[in-house]
Amino acid sequence: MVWEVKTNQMPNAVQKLLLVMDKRASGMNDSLELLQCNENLPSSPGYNSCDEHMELDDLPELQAVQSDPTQSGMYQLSSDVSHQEYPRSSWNQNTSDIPETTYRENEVDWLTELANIATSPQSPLMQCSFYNRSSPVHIIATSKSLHSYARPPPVSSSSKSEPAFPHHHWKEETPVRHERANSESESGIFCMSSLSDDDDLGWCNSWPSTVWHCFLKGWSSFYPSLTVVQHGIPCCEVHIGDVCLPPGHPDAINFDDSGVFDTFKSYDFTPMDSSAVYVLSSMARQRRASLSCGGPGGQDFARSGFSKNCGSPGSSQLSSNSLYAKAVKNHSSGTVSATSPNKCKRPMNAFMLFAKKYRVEYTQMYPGKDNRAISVILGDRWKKMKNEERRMYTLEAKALAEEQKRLNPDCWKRKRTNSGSQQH
DNA sequence: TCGAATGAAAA
DNA sequence: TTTTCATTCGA
Repeated sequence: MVWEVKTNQMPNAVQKLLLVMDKRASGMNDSLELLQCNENLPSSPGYNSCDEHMELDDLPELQAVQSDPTQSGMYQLSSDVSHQEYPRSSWNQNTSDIPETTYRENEVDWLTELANIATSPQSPLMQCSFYNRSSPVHIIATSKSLHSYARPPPVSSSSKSEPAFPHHHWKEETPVRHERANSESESGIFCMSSLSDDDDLGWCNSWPSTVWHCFLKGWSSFYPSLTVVQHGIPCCEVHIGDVCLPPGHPDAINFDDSGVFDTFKSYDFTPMDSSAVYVLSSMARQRRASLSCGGPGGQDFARSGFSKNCGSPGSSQLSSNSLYAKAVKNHSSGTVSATSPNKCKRPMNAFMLFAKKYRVEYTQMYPGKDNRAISVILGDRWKKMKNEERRMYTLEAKALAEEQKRLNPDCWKRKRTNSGSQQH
């Protein structure tokens, strides 16, 4: 079903709300629906004239929808529901020929509400650019969870019967600090902005067609590379069981932007991440840093380049980051990293990208296996992979390498230790 | 700190 | 051709 929304501001622009039944989760009793908004709005992230000023007070002609006053500010991820828990047993599996009259009234209300959200001033669709945002972005996550961007939908042939798209269940829950981190295996990406107190709904962005998803209290991006590229909004990973807290919540962990952007120094990108994401996110950071007029993030950015080894020591989350600790350790031990303040790490090659992505999965698949044994398995798997399967890793590795060479031409230079010179 | 995988790049 | 090092984490 496609539901169109026309705004007063852009009568020729049509926003299409598309209900999609996710059939990739084969074997599951309940189909998983994805609500997508294929917007053709000039203000949409993919629209060329995004920088143009636009009035935000012209909302579409839609009926008002009462928001639930009982909603709390916290939502926890569960594994079984996408976006919002709504009755959907009557939803047809076939999206192409669902008559609108078959939807229940509350579902229609939900769509209406979505449309209102989609065209509200808080909507990313209605905002020109990240830099024009009136409110800063706050990220609630540890630096370790800020990775694995732009994860593509898992292929249906995956050995695991996980759904093709992350499926989040937002519900009221006992507040729990967002502390889950460093897992490669689950779910999606979450961005939280400092929404106003009366904001009840947020946005999700999907790859590749700038699809936005709505949910409660916050921003979410299924494939946030686009979010990073087009809006400069970094995202952190959300896992099942995580609880998202509003920015003002006492248990919320808010980090400054310097810490957020430090995470981009990591090459912890999945192979499907476009190299453009890395490049453009770096550009976004650079631009943001220049606009920050010497704020902590900008200073840190200018000082550190793009190397994650050169992260800001003042960054709270990085203080506990093992990578940063390694850098400090290397620095104090007088190794190669200490020879150059801007010393970078090598970008991962294709196999490293592959191994990083699947190591956790294989570790779980083979409990008790030594990590070296996992490496053997990964190597064996790598060798058996077809070129087409390796291609995305290769391309990603190449893109990372090129970008690293551009930013740090000396990145690969290492002294050899033939004559006993110490390094590494 | 080592090791196990692979691969790019330097020496 | 050889060596280094990028990731990961248990030993």
